[in-house]
Amino acid sequence: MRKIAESTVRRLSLYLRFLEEFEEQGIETVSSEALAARGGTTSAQVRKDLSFFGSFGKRGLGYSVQELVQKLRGILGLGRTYRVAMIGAGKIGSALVQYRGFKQRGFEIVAIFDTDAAKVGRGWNGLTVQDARELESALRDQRVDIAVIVTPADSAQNVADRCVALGIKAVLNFAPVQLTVPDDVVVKTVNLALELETLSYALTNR
Amino acid sequence: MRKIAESTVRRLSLYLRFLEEFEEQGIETVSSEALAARGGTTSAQVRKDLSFFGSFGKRGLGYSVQELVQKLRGILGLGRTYRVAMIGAGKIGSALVQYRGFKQRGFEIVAIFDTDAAKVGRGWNGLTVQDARELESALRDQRVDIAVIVTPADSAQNVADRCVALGIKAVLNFAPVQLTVPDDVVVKTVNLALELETLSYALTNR
DNA sequence: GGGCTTTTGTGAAATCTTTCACAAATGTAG
DNA sequence: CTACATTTGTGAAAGATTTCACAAAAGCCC
Ligand SMILES: NC(=O)c1ccc[n+]([C@@H]2O[C@H](COP(=O)([O-])OP(=O)(O)OC[C@H]3O[C@@H](n4cnc5c(N)ncnc54)[C@H](O)[C@@H]3O)[C@@H](O)[C@H]2O)c1
Ligand SMILES: NC(=O)c1ccc[n+]([C@@H]2O[C@H](COP(=O)([O-])OP(=O)(O)OC[C@H]3O[C@@H](n4cnc5c(N)ncnc54)[C@H](O)[C@@H]3O)[C@@H](O)[C@H]2O)c1
Repeated sequence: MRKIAESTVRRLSLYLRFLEEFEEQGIETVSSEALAARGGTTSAQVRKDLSFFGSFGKRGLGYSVQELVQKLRGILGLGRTYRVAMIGAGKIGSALVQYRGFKQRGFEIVAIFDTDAAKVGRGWNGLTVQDARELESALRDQRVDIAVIVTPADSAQNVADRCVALGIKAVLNFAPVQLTVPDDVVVKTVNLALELETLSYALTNR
Repeated sequence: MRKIAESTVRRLSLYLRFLEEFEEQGIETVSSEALAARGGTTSAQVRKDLSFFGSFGKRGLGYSVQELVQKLRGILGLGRTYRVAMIGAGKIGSALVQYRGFKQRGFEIVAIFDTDAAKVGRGWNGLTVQDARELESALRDQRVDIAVIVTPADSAQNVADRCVALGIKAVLNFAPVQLTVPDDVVVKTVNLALELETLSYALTNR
């Protein structure tokens, strides 16, 4: 498949969310113009984004909301459930484990790990926090698609290495470090400091 | 000032973090090559990014770590403390309020608001959760530079509108909605679903 | 001081992304 | 069935960002 820009993928994900809203409201067709208005972009952008994957609309009419939802789910790989391991049972890990939006969108947390003896064995939202030393043995038995790293910054790379060794190909990282992984593993880092500093820059240079 | 790309600002923020590491390690000068290697980019990119703001290096030698840290702090507007209001005292709000990295980098939480009577009045990390109805009166008395919105999605726009009315010019939003604000207000949205779906796309299309 | 090495700063080129603009469909109304 | 109004899909143009490549600066050594 032709290389698709990350910005395009992010917009597709946004479009999907808007289309789901439209679907709930009983709207059956939508034009690129309407979709663009909802998402703060342009109709040409919407059409171009979609055109990388096929032609899903009807000229003169627009797109069938239901059909486009299906197509986008397919393109984004959302026709299935992803099994997620949470590594680190701290403050952020706790918020994420309790977050319903996760499962709602097909990402199911199936295991939680921590090194802290005080946390291991505790029940968390129906799951038991496991000792991080058991990461390898536990994940040999059950498939995990995505690892979420919410450990302190100084253990994040080590945790990532172990996940890679276990064959995990996708990592969502909250530790404020730049992780090094092989080319076939994809990492997304959510770096709060970076977001805040972008705001700081914007506030300063106006 | 000439328009600077957001990608450039984000990289400057990353460079700053790496430079601070170098500083701690007692490294005094660094070349664009070394900085690039640390951050997964290229030396030309580093030099170009910096060149938008001036010339900070010495040919043949590289950059003084200490001096570049100062310059970047200045460029990013980090020579001061920002006063932050947390709106929503739920799971994510709780994690953020307890997060030390926030204050460490100059972002000080000075107020927390919630609508839930069970939470109002409780002490949170040295602050008292205030009734969200008091947002206007409370923030008229004390300056707030940045609002962090961690309320459910369906109240996020309303909260944003109230913040805008109070003159707040920067918002960090965790609710999975696209906020509408005037041009002179800057919003950064951290959308977990989007990040996960980017991973899903990457896992699917390989 | 002159030659050598290193590394910056920056125009120009290459690449990537967005916007434009219009022919081709498609439905609708008369 | 024809004319008309819409709206898609897409090359081409415009704009933005990254990479290239090299002259100029600066330290070092003899
Ligand atoms: N709390 C926030 O709001 C916030 C915001 C942005 C980023 N972060 C980052 O997210 C990460 C976690 O933050 P937190 O506030 O939840 O910290 P925390 O200290 O509350 O939690 C970290 C947890 O990881 C566990 N841990 C340590 N090493 C481990 C290992 N090798 N394997 C498994 N578990 C391990 C600790 O026992 C602890 O329970 C940090 O890197 C932090 O910088 C946090
Ligand atoms: N928990 C997570 O891991 C997570 C991850 C990503 C995004 N989010 C998003 O962050 C937001 C908060 O999530 P959460 O898990 O903390 O939810 P939560 O329900 O734990 O907390 C939300 C809090 O906001 C309060 N609130 C409601 N309306 C308010 C108003 N108008 N003003 C002030 N406070 C108000 C509620 O009383 C509650 O205490 C949601 O939009 C959620 O989708 C959460």
